[in-house]
Amino acid sequence: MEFEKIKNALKKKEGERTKIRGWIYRKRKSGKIIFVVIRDSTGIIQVIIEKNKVTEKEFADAKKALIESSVEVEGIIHEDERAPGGREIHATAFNVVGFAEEFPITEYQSVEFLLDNRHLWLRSRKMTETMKLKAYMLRFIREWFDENDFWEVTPSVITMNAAEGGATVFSFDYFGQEAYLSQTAQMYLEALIFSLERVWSLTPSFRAEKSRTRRHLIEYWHLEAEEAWVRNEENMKLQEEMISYVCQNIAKKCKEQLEFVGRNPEDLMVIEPPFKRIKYRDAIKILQEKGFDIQWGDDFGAPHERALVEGEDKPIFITNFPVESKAFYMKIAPDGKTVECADMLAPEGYGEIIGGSEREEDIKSMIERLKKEGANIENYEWYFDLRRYGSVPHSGFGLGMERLLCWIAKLEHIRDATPFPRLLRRAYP
RNA sequence: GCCGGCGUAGCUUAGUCAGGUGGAGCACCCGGCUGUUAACCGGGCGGUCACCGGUUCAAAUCCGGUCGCCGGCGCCA
Repeated sequence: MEFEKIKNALKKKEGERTKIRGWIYRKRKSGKIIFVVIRDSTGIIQVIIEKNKVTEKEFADAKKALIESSVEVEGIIHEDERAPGGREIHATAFNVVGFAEEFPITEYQSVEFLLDNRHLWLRSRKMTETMKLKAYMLRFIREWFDENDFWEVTPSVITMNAAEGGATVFSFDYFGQEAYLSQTAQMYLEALIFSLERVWSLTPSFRAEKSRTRRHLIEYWHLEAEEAWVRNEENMKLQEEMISYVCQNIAKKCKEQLEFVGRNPEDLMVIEPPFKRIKYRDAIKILQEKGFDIQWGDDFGAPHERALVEGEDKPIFITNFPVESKAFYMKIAPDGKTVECADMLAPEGYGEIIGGSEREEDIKSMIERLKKEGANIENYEWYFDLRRYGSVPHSGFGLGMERLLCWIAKLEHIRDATPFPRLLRRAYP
């Protein structure tokens, strides 16, 4: 008989045979009967091992096998209200594949301990379902890009351009030259639109910021897209369509996972275009009316973002930030004071999930702004070339996968959106 | 970078204010139990009280320093 997944075993009828394998999730014993709950990637099921139904060795092994021992079980399905899930297996054979040592994680755990034992905590059901949601998100994003004529490309994460900030990049020795870990693939994607027109990529991005919040990772998975012949407004349209596509598919196809992490699928079903657009200067007014001490030119902090999405059940765009507060590559608007950009803020105070903009085509303007930042212009020559050889209007955006997952899976901390979080004081395991 | 909190058994913690032989629950081991659901009952194992120094007859406890971690803010995506 072939092994089957626990999810399938749970669908079988009274009296049918089954054969499963997995890890011991819970165990209780009582003299001549042992209750073992087995876990695999698809779910959990209770197994009953009675002394007179299996061999003496099998019973003795079942008795001494600790939590997380790996096992193979063959038996008969019985419907029983007392079993979690309503069905259980009465074992006719029980084989321990690998005896587990005493598992360090027990019922009481602290955040610190779980982070130290991340490699083991990943076995928890909450982490398992969260990782599945992330995989589904990626699947639906890929589907959406495929259906919208985008090419997936693979830029480098090693770069000589210190890109944005400057102080917040990780540098390392590249055979005698100083090189950096990428903070964004954007400029490389811009180079690729001149042949492929619409491109997207998924790469790790690194930020050496000493941020210590529930929204920041040192290393995160950065989804970026770049589109030729697209201006800021159409760029926003693409973003809201993609986000809506992902949310609705997750809501329809991942009910089990959503329920497990405490997110009502209805919250995601209502996500559909268009998303509200608010100009930066109007956002400032709204915040002032709400009593914040903020004026033109100030950046939004977490409390401001929360206030702006208050009462919204869909994400919103904040557009046209002041030139000074945004990067050199964003196109300056006709008013000369703002740039053609849009930040997408998730509802419920989850903060910025997408930052996008139309790209500047005027080389002089970019040089001016780069100089103000104190950047080394020579490193950008190749980037300026893109404007010299048949430039076109183009736009793009970047999305933090973990931030999107935080919102979708209603996570309290971004570290749980990735299996091995890199945090300010933690890169182990 | 700033503010706050924490560090006692493998884990979660009481004890610190007010100095005087460090207790408990879980896990694990042994025994009992044929329907458990965080099983239960009896017994057992388990401690450099983060580290260094000081005060004191006596320090987990008081004082000084160091290290580690957590939460928030700022910065940022």
